Amino acid sequence: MASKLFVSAQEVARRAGVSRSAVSRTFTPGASVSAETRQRVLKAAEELGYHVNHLARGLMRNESGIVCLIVSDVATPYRAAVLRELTLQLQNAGKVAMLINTDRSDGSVDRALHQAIRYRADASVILSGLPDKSIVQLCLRSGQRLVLINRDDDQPGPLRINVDDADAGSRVATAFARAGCRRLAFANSLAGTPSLVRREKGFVAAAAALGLQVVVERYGATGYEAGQVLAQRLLTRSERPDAVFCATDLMACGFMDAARRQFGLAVPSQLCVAGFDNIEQASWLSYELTTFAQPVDRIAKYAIDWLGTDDSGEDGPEPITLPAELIWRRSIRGG
Amino acid sequence: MASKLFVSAQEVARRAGVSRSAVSRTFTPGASVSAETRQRVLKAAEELGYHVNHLARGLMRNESGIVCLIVSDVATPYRAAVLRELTLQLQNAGKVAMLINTDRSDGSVDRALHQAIRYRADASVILSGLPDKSIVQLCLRSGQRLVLINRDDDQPGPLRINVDDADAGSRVATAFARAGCRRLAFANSLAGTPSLVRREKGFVAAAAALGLQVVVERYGATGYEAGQVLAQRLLTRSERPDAVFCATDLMACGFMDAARRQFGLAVPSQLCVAGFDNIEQASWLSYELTTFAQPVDRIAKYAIDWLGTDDSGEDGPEPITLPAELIWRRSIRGG
DNA sequence: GCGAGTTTTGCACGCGTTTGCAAGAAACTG
DNA sequence: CAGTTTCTTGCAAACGCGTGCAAAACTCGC
Repeated sequence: MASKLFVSAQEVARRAGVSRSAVSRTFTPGASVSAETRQRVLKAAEELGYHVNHLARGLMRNESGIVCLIVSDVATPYRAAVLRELTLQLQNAGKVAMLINTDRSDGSVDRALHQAIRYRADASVILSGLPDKSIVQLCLRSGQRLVLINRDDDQPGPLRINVDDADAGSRVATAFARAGCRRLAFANSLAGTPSLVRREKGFVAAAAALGLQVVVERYGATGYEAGQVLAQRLLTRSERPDAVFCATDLMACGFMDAARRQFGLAVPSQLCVAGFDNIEQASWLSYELTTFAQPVDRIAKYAIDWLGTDDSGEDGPEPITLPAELIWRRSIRGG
Repeated sequence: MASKLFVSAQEVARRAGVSRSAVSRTFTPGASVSAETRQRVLKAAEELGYHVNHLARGLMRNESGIVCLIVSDVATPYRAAVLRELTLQLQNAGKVAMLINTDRSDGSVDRALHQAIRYRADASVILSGLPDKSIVQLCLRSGQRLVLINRDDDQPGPLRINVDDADAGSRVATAFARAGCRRLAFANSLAGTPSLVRREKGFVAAAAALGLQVVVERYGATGYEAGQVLAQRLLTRSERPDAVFCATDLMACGFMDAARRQFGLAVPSQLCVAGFDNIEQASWLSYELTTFAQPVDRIAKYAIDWLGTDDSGEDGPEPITLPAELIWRRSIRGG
């Protein structure tokens, strides 16, 4: 490969006229080394361009400093936002993020976790899909921490962080009721992700409790196009809904665009719309979408704080449920 | 830390009743090992949940399989898209992506590259910012490949991949001319990134060659808000422009929204708009933005193919310039 | 059954670290 | 100044793996 190689601690030691251990100790916080040797080592390291080999260090310490982020559809606004938050906070915690992309195929998450094991990641954060139980066991047995975000698995061991989707769904229903809407609709995807299911259930249950009729339609993925198609389906019904809760902001944008362009409906006077995720586009003038913000910063903080703790050996940590924050904009009347 | 540890090749060897080397050879493609031992090793490995330690392997082979992606503003649609493409193709090539977030602060990219060196990354791909010359030298000396995407640095060594922004700018100008526009404008950010500068220059030069007047305004970052502000500034001029080329799609979206809402202008009949990047939102019904698609797939392919080659030792590879593809939608008249 | 040729296997070393241990130096105590 | 404590430092053993080398096992032709 490369003709020249990375410079090792050995060479630094030679140049500084000390032993290899002295070099190591210089770069190990809390190790005992005199001020003078430290200076000489640092000088030699600087001149040679030496940097501690974290591969070797990880080998020794059984702690690589690597955290795997396992996620599909990175390019999606919501996913990209949580990715950003996680990598940022990981860096501040002195860790480094390894990004693994998954797809919808079977075993995709499992393969990602195998990769995490190969690189001896200290932990893996799973944002998409659900790993096989056996792999989870293998990770835990190997001493690798696992964080499931909005995955809603029930086996103990991993840290599970969820957003209170049901509550959010219920709050939307009451908001629609206050706006005087009578015929509610829920526009969902066919993905069947637990969080999407909870949103739907919470919404439907609250609507029923309020004595409002509610219809559910499901189609495709969680993107813009699905929102358009669902608008076609819902807005052509004999009893046209006057309020729709879309499972994601992307779907809401597609829904609104179709509602305006193809059905000539005005939002919110003729149709109230709500979304979920508070992606950047929700605040754009063309949408001004009322939606829920997931507390991505707190989610990331909980996850990363837990990685620093030593509470292993138990049945795993308690699951955490965080509330979504309602972001009120102009796509619902009143407010 | 963890009570139990990762399982090593030693344990697999014991269980399979072979030597540790046999285990190693089983997992090394092209090594000589009999079919029978191979099977026994694979069986034992499966039962124990063994996975080769890539940290140790990287130590031996001087090849970690890690590629660092150095980028700021991951949550931005364009950045997220190229990130997605890079991680996907890296995985297909058997590499793994390490994601490092930078900010605007001084030395942010340099710190990221230091991190890449610590983890003995085989290569680093820089998507934002510009590293210091000395760090670049250190990377190259250490045998680490460097890819600069749209960074436009002039020192040899790294692979430089650029999009032909000037050409794109010039094509927009002629498109505006064909649409009968007379008073052109360029809405740029203050970032001053080389690619943004080239877009502006190409556009202005072509407009001048066509005998059209053109005005340039610059403000803020490359996001939606900057587009809004620039609309305020440009559309309140005594001689209002009838066509505007925005440096990015995000700015174009902000510009269009402001033009419609606050100035009541219709696109494209009263105002033609073009953008750059072809983010997903550009295709949304609210925008239908004519824009340029960067060939992210080809960019990623060039970068990753080069990582597989052995052409070190020279003055570095030839810089690559790729054309941007014009995506024609309805924000410009005619077509 | 024997020798030549081929494949497989085990041993031992090296990769760049960290770290326990013991020896040496320095500082402090009485 | 001897005795004791505190720091500092080098040695050597790990960590989990790849691989050159030589011994061992196997294959084949006769």
